Amino acid sequence: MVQPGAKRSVGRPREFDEEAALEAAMDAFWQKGYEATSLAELCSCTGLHKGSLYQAFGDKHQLFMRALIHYADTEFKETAAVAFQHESPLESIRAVVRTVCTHAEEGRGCMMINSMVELAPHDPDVKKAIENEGQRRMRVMTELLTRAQELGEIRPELEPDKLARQLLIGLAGSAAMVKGLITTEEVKDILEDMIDGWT
Amino acid sequence: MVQPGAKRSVGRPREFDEEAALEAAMDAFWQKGYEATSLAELCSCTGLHKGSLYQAFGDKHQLFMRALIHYADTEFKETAAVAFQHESPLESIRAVVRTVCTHAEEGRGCMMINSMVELAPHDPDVKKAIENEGQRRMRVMTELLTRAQELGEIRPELEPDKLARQLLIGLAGSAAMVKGLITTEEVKDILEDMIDGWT
DNA sequence: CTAATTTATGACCAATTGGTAACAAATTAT
DNA sequence: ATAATTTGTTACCAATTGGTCATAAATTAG
Repeated sequence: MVQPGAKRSVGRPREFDEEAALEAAMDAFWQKGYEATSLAELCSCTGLHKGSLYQAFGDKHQLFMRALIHYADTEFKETAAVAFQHESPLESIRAVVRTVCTHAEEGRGCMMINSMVELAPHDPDVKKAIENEGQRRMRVMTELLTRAQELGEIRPELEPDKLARQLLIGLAGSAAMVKGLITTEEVKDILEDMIDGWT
Repeated sequence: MVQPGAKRSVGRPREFDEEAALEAAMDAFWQKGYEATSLAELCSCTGLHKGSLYQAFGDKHQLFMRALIHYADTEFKETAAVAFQHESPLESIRAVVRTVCTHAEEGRGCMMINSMVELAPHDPDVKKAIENEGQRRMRVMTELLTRAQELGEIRPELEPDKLARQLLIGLAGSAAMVKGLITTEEVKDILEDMIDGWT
């Protein structure tokens, strides 16, 4: 899996790894947000000059969108990796929650939530990207919860899609809280308590 | 209650209402966040000139802190007003939740949560203000939940302080979600469901 | 009336912002 | 070798940023 479409075209070859640069930019945006991350910082963390950045990714906003989507995809893959590897669907849900909380480290939170809070009301592109991701997560959660209920791991009178909404709101709240109020470990415990209440 | 400390001192008198200006600034910060709100915007929404702003409130950061604390106090008073006016503590909790959700209108969210996400990791003043507010809310919620449990409105095996944490995280998540993913009415329903699960 | 004091106004400032253009360097195609 | 093309680098740009200062206006104290 080395350079699938390694189209070596005419012209001077790139001296940097596009994905590495994208990830560096993503880290910067993740930590400081869109407005507070200047082009100068983007240059210093990627190691690129302005010109190269613009040529490779377009303007600041386009770069941000690529970073945001890269973040969403990366996290979704990480999540999906643990979402179906347990016998018990409820245990898978717990694993997903732990994974998401771990990914949302103290002080950084979740880049999707950060971006939603900072930009969604004023930035249609960000809003749409987040809506897409929200639906994707909602589907996974609802599916897991439904299967858990079918196996009797969750009380039958509860409704999976309502629980899924509660869970997503809980995860969003956790992502916000770890930016200042409580630790990653604490939010894990709190969400665990919440899930325990459903059994 | 008209001008308690109406100290009319020497010098040219103020031509603007300090609290009105503070509230205008608060609205701007609430809607767009700290970084994205420029001094120029602050001037146009308060109707003041830079010089007056600086003389009255200090620099941008000091003005923001006053706006943030004003927001916290205002919302806390609104919340406290509905927190003890019901016979049933559980109904009071529902009323508090509805009030908080209503205050966090679509697109604006909650200024405390917005500020926590944008600034808490990098701004000690903001972090401390939010910690104080978090503790204050935690106390009220725990007290209400404890009384609700004593009256049998909440299952006895649940722990009020854990429920309070879940509720605060739920409120934080709601404040984030209304910025892009779901409506105020929806988050009210979801939190209502969550509370219903405790009875 | 004059002095002292406070406020309102607008000019001014250095630094930073996101973004562009010109040019040199490195590669492929012919 | 030369032309075409793409990338790296630097210099440059207008606009905006947060913040200050000098001055005029309005008030009270004496």
